[in-house]
Amino acid sequence: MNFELAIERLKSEGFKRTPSREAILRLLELEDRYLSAGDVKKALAADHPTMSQDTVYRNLTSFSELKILEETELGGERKFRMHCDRHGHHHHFICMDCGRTEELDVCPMEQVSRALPAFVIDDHKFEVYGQCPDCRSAS
Amino acid sequence: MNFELAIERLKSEGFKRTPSREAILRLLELEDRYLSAGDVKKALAADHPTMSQDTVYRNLTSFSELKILEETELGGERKFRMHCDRHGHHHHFICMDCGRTEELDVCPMEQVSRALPAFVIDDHKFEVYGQCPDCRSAS
DNA sequence: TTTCCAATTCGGAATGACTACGATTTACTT
DNA sequence: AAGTAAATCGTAGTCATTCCGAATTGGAAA
Ligand SMILES: [Mn+2]
Ligand SMILES: [Mn+2]
Ligand SMILES: [Zn+2]
Ligand SMILES: [Zn+2]
Repeated sequence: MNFELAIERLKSEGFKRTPSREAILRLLELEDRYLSAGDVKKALAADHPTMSQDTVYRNLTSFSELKILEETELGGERKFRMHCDRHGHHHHFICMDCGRTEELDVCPMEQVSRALPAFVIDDHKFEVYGQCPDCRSAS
Repeated sequence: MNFELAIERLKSEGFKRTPSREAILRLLELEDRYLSAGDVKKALAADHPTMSQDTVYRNLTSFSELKILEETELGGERKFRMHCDRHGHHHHFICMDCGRTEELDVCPMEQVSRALPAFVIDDHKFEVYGQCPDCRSAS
């Protein structure tokens, strides 16, 4: 998802356009990987030194609820990235060195649903962790 | 894994047999589901009112490193359960109401490895969340 | 353009999970 | 029974996240 589309979704949902929100969304569009709230705050410190952590957390949470961002939990921290719009449902390989992701189209949920007919299935998480080719050759 | 086997593994790794460790392992054997450190501390408060949280966390971490326990991160909390010994590698359905788990033999990692030949794959997480049949009929 | 107000932000305090640490106790060896 | 390293205790510290009241502001309405 790009910045303009995210701003449109905000407006259509009745959210105001603010400098904080613009800065957070531009950063996430640029970085294209999972960032923590702390990462975001640090990256914006130069241009927005007074942006409070409350603002960062509140907006990241709102964006996640609006499906503007994807969210995961990694190493005891919430992490956010721009929601990928290239395909439909998919999962990620995540590089533990640089945070870059690679999209995975494989998802085993059809088999799981068949194996658990009496269960209500609400959600699932499938993530693969390791080292991307760039970080591999650099190390 | 049962209590006796866990105690054996502790002894063979040079860990001492203490009342704290016995109590934690007995509880986890009995509960047979994911518990947080706080859950463990509360459940043992009656019989072991002075057990410190340091003791709970340190032992849960040790047990996890020794593969006596399985560990996951759920809702911002580390959770632990007795390591299942019925099969080899597998994943879990987790009931978000009662915490009970159902083992899943499906794992898509062979496909992922084939799809990402240039990546180093160190780990992966696959979990399915929902409501088990008991909680479904109770709600 | 000016007014207005709910939404947003700010700054800082509170929370909760987790870790660190020195002092004390204890399990196991000899 | 003595000795010692391991384990525990109690408490304080850390860090991510949430909460809250006061001040600001985006955008609609006048
Ligand atoms: Mn993606
Ligand atoms: Mn299992
Ligand atoms: Zn999936
Ligand atoms: Zn697997």
